Amino acid sequence: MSFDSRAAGRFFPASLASAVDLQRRLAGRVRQTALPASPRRVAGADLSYDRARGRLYAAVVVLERSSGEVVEIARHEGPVRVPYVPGFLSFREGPAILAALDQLSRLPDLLLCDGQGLAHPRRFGLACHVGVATGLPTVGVAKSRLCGTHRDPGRRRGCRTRLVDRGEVVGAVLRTRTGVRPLYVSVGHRVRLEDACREVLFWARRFRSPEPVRLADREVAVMRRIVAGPTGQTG
DNA sequence: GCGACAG
DNA sequence: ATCTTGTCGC
Repeated sequence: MSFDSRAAGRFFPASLASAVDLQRRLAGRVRQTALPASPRRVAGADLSYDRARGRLYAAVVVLERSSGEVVEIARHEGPVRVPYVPGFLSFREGPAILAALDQLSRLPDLLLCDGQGLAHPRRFGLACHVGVATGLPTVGVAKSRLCGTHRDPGRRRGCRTRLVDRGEVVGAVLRTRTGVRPLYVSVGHRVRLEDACREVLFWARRFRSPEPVRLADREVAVMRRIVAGPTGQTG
């Protein structure tokens, strides 16, 4: 596929221009179709970096809708191959997420990604890239804004406003908890913005982030801690 | 030229 | 993301 770690590794910093071309080309493959009313297995993906070791840790945690229980966890550890450049996050994180997904015994019905989807300068954020590369329905859930402007949503849980960039509605600014900073939700692939907000609200009750993403975040933190050792020493 | 800028 | 102590607010 047009998304393998070796290719990504050779991408930077040589040709941001070709990365832009790739994003523009693949953006045409994003589909905004209706998601089933109640996707059963929903996963969250997240990463953590160890600057000192130059390593990256990725985890995908799959939850079952009816019980809310974790049904499977997939992990991946590898070297950091690409620097973080705003607008090109997927080249850095995407390959690791795909590697983790490969470890799953069964793919989820929906994947929540920690980052933007269509709420991206070229409408091809991390969630879109992972969605198009895998064919899975994906949603972008970011904790801060990459592009676009918006009004502040009401302070109550469930309140939302439109995120608009160059005249297009590219996402929603959604309050998942009363009085807490809102999340930036956008379409990744094979979902509509409506579905995306519905799912994020469903999975984010006690905390700001939806449970699958929150657990993936916790998982990569554990992975780092284990590698670092109980004392946190390098040797 | 001056900011803005997912993780 | 990660580095980091104390500190402000409910």
